[in-house]
Amino acid sequence: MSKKQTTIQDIAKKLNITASTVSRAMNDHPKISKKTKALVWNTARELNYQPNTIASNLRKGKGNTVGMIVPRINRHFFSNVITGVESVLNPAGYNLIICQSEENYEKEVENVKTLISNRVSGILISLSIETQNIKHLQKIIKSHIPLVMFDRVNEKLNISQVINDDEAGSYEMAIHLLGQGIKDIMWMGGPRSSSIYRNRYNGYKRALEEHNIFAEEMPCFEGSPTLDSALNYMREFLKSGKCPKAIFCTSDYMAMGTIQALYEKGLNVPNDVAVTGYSNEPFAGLISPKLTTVEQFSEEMGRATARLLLDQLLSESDEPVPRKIIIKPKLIVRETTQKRKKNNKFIKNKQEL
Amino acid sequence: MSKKQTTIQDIAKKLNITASTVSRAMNDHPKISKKTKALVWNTARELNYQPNTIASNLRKGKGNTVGMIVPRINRHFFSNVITGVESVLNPAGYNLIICQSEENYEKEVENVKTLISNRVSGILISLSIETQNIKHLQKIIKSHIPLVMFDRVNEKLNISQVINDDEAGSYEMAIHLLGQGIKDIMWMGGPRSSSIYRNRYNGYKRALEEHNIFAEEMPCFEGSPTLDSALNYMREFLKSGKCPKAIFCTSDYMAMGTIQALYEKGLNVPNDVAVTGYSNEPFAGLISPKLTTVEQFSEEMGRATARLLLDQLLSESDEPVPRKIIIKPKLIVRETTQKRKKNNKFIKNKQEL
DNA sequence: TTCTACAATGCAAACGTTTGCATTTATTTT
DNA sequence: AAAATAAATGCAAACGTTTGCATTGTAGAA
Repeated sequence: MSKKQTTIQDIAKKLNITASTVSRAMNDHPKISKKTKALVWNTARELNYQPNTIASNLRKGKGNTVGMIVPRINRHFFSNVITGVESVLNPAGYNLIICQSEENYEKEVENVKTLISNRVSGILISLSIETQNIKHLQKIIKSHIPLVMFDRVNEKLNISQVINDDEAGSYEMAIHLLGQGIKDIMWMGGPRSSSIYRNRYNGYKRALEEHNIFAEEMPCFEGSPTLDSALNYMREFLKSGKCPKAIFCTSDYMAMGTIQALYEKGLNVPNDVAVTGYSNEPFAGLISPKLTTVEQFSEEMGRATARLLLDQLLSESDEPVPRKIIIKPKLIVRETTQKRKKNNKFIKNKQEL
Repeated sequence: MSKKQTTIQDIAKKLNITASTVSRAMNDHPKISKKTKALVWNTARELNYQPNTIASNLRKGKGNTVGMIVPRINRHFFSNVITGVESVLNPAGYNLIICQSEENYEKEVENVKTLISNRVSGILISLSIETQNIKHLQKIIKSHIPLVMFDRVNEKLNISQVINDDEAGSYEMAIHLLGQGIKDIMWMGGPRSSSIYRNRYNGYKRALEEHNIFAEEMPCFEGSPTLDSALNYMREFLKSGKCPKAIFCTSDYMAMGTIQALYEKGLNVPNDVAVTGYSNEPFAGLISPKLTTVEQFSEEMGRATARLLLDQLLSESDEPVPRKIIIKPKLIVRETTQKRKKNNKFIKNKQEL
């Protein structure tokens, strides 16, 4: 009934043996007799013993938890990456401490500090939009904690990373639009200070240039990749009276805001304007018209990231070779980029993919 | 350059003082002189010292992490609860270890074991659908680890909990349908072995009974609360040729499946059949017709849960009074339950709520 | 000057494990 | 039966902190 948990000492005392023996018995050490092991295991159960991982880790000088820093956990993309990470890390005996930077640089630095203090065995990070300075990441490396970046990475840092081929995904999307005969494609993206939006812009630009169109001459909005941000901007923009034939949004939420603004102006999607998303949010295939977008295989990205970390955790070498995994995204053509023949109806088939 | 992290011992050695002094200096202990503190802090920075929280926790006999077990992290509802929890726990100095049971009882038991072994200061749990046996929860209590249940709780266990008033939310929804003059309302719900679905069913039943309708006589499906599960069932069901005037789904995903099946049969929503969801997923206001559903205030639930735990962590009493917080959900009437006059158009206004 | 008081620091044990080495006990070999 | 080997267990230190108590140093009071 005491407040304390039972320890191996308690078991030892009860059996008139030492803690060492109990410890070894619990770990199924070959030098301990079957009889003693059985005795130990039984009293362990009896006393409701739970090993103290903390103490064990301290003694062994290594832990079983890895830290993960993401901008926001309640984003479909990130929560899926997390699922992927856990699916690899848990079977390998690791726990995950998840931190949110909330797209805030200071908070990200704070998170790093916490994780180092908690002596996590490794850290997985996707940078906040704000992050430019990477002193905190270098601190991780200096502390000899294996570090893997994913999705939003810093290109100056030569460490393992898993990214989407955003350039390619975006290029394909632009080619798809150009293939529809559309020449003026507005850019509506997240801030290009972040690697992913920069790369998406580059893919878009490359596709246009191959058709002798200059991205710089297209209308362009760069801002927070949210529904409201897009909605507000487009409302203003459309007041000018002119409107491009397609709008390339770098997030499904921006696409939703854009479509809404277009609708308010009485414009039809896709017949008047084609609109694209990016990320394939769960709703993308459920709305009407269904949203053309890019699938990023977020769970697979999580698994790859975790595997890269695991490699480093297992190989005891202090200077692992940085590896870079690039995941190919997949263009998902739905309805918002294809002119309709007959009247568009609500949910025709089973959701694609 | 060595693999080891710097410790207070290193700092002590460098300054020719003891570890005790360094420890106290780092913790800003009043008995340490300003001069020494400054010295310690400087060399700490110099040597890139990061306190070892693990060792500290071991010595102090208490930690700064709390564990959280949820069925799935990549569900909008749960990831929002998590966000709420973190918004309360982080400022209070706690980290969160998140575990997923994946709706699997064995995995949940495993999770509990891990968290106890990691000597978390407290545990927050939402039970898996499968969970009936609660020995593992009793083990937590026996280990004197504060425990708070949320959303999917076990009613036999007299501990703190935060739940939605599912009965009321469901009741309101049913009343709303009945108010449309609809008398036959099919039930399409998750398994009633889980508290939330049981309560939702009870609310539905009560509303019907007030109108002298017996829930038992209504068509009814009980299964996995997913799109596919609903879709498959409804496809079969509709082959019978008859169809109720409304279908009460206990999840937005079930609603999506249901709507799809109805559409395949050429039935119109809401003109032929009204359909409801539950949870207000992000897509609920984005699809067309927009889905009538129930907002659960998941983030608020997370905050409340965390606060309840914090109460227990701070009050040192070993036998805290269990508290129960009930969060009132809110009915959000959109388009799937209101017959249209003119032709339904895509996204009329800014998204509600 | 001696005593008292307080400020600053040191000493050593403790938290619960793990582990190399030493020791005891049992078993086999000669 | 003695010696050599093998098997099982014990001893004690270590992991990096924290903390009650002891010790030292310094300044003010008597």
